[in-house]
Amino acid sequence: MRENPRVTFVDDLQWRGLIQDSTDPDELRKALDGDSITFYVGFDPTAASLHVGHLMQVLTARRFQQAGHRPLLLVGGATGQIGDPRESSERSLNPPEIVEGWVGRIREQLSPFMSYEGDSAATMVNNLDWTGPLSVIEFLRDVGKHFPVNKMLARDVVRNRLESGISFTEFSYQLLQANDFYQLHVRNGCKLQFGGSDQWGNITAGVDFVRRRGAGPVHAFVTPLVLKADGTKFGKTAGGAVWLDPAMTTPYSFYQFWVNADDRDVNQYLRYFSFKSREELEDLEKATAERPQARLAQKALAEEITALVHGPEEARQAIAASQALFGRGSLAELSADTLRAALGEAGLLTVRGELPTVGSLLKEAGLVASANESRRTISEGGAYLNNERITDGEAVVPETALLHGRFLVLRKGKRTFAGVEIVK
RNA sequence: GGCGGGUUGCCCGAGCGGCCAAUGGGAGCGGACUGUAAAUCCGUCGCGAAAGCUACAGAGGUUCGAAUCCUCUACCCGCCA
Repeated sequence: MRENPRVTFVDDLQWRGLIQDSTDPDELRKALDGDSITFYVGFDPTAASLHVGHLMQVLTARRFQQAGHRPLLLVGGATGQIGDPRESSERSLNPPEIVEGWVGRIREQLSPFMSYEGDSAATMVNNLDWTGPLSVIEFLRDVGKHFPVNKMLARDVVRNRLESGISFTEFSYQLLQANDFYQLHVRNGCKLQFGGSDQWGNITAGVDFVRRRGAGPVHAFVTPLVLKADGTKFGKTAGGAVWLDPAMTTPYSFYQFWVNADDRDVNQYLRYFSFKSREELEDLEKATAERPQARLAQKALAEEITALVHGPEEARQAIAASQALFGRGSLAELSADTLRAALGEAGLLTVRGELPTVGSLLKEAGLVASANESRRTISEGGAYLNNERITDGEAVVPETALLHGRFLVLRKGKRTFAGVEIVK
């Protein structure tokens, strides 16, 4: 499996820090380092796209498949209509048709990460298939009877919600997910479920449920919550979540998200997300410690994950765009093609007719939210046209500023770019 | 069911009827320093070129003038039962 035959799959998972909690560790090890087993990981359709936070599960599933295990990827057409209770407050229900649409998009999104060939071919499943036809009587007798309410009330999330309130709908969520595990065990021979650490309660409920119904044994583990050294939430930027859908987060922004990883976090991210070997990763860690300014680890991480999510060609373009925009070379030296590609990645605004004022361009290109902000940014010295600081927002862009006769590179602050193409 | 308190800008939170677009903190944004980092320091932070406009849960009212007073509505939170 690896260069060193004594290092097993589970050893690698542990070294990467992917196993935060698990059912009986010895049994888990026996199951995973032995023959191929079938496992499942679930995603609830709560939005039109998955985001980088989900990548932990997606890529772990991929890792499992590469180690010879058989993935069942569940997209929760049923659970997505119910809502896993959050600490904060009750979720609002999404219309079934919307959820159904999201199921389709997420299935499509997941599909390229897996292989559908050979012994460990992946299968997509939807819990609506068995939850939809379930009658209330069956549900209460066959599922509900195995759940002591006193235990359910003891769960952290539920306990926190007891004061603020929780609907019966969300309270029941756990039963559906537990039943999923049982169904997949019976139907597909599923022996393992994993998920994010916030799923530990739901997952162990499933393990118990399988046992109570006289089946099993089954195993489970959870991956840790991805943390950031600065205490902010992983996967969120000023612009919101970092989505996997290229229409919602451009590949360029996606690449930039990873390349901007904090030094203190990047090594752990590589362990979590990268498919490079332990040896390669340790070399990168060393290089980062010695020459942090080269940011080799960040670049390696960003390139690999962008290629994995958006494909090698998109990754190449994101890198080229980043180099062009952040490079030390003069913009005038860039070829028209490179420039167009780079600006296309960063966001390109097309303007027809007369040359506008620089101040208004900032707003139109989406770099600032209002004319006030545009003026403010300029007076703070934070606005640049073709890498030269803008001092007068009222000035009309001079003809001579056009690169290759048509392009302008706008920048706000150090790293927010937008392109403008002037069409006369 | 009875009594009392609360609802302020992205978040927390101050706010004598005029000097309040509203103190302060956080987040955000920009600058300096750097490595497209962290930490730190400085600045900025409703919309509008401006006149001005829109804002302090919602709707009415009192007043020359209200976030600040009154009435009703909605939601939240305590105490009694």
